[in-house]
Amino acid sequence: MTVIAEEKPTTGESTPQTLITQYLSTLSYIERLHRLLLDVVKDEFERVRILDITSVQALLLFNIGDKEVTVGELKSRGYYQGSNVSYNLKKLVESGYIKSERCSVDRRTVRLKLTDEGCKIHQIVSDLWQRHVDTIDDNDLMSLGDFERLGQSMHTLERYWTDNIRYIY
Amino acid sequence: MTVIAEEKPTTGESTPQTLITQYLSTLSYIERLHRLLLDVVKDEFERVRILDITSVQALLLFNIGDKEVTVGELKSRGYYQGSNVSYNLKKLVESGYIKSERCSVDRRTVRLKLTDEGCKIHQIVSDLWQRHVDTIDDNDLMSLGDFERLGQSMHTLERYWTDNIRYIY
DNA sequence: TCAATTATTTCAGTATTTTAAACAATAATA
DNA sequence: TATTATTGTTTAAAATACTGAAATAATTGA
Repeated sequence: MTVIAEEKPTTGESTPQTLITQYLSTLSYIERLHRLLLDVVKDEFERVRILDITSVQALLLFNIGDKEVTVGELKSRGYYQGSNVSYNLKKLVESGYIKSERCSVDRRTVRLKLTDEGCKIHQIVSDLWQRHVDTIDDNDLMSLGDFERLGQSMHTLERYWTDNIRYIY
Repeated sequence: MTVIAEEKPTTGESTPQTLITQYLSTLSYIERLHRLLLDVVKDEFERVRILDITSVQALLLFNIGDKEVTVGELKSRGYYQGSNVSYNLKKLVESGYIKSERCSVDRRTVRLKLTDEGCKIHQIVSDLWQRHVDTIDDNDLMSLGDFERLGQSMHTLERYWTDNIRYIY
């Protein structure tokens, strides 16, 4: 009796696709995509000759948009990932992209809003993403369903990782 | 005659799922997952009381593994995303995690290898990922197919973004 | 009123990026 | 073969960015 091996499905060729190889590949993608995302934004601002802003700051301005938020919300809403918001905030206020004023109700909090210049930055980023989506759509690179599945998987990873970090901080 | 509106499909409730909302959501995930990935690694090394290494450095050591690479390859193979490899490299050599020696064939290049201590770091990270995969598998969080689709989507994004950065650098 | 909590800032130390220059080995060309 | 260009890497200084802890200040709740 001949046992038919099931272990090595011929997925085209190359390395066998296992959970671990796929997982490691995913981790690499996350690193590269993150870097690339910043590069794409940086590149766009060089293109339009705005040089007094970093990718991180531009994305922060984009995230704020037309909303009025407090410093704390920048972190809690995930608009800013770093540990010390004040640092980049100070720069953005100095460069005239954000205006801030103490809240009259709770005088501990500071309310932040984009200036007109800040809105311009927001618009540049917004247009960039819209162009991307248009191209992706026109060329059938990814469908809505693809994005939904992508979102689901990333959500799963996010939750798993969050749960696995010890609560020592 | 009553026109039945088709614009707002009731996807459960919440915001309508369009390409642009999905795209923006994807960008946010990439930022958060990247940060979380570094946190997960950092957390693990705090857990095992190794404090002289950063997440970025640990991932670099993990990427090198048992391979022998040159400095340039660290960048070209995507093992290190930062701009100045020498900087972190110097640290890792100083901390005794990497040993380097001139290549005898092309004497310009330097061949890098993990020391025994470096291999320990590699193993810690390797074990961490294996535990993750085991949990993900045991709890049916994601299937091989999920990972394959995830990889495909991320690959599409990577290529699109790479192509869209001007070749000015 | 006092302690606890929350929101934000400041600061010192550390890390990273950038830029430019230097250097040494190799490859290409005349 | 001499020369030039290219490649791989290092160094060093300055500019910029980030981190964690402590400080400040307003608010809340007992």
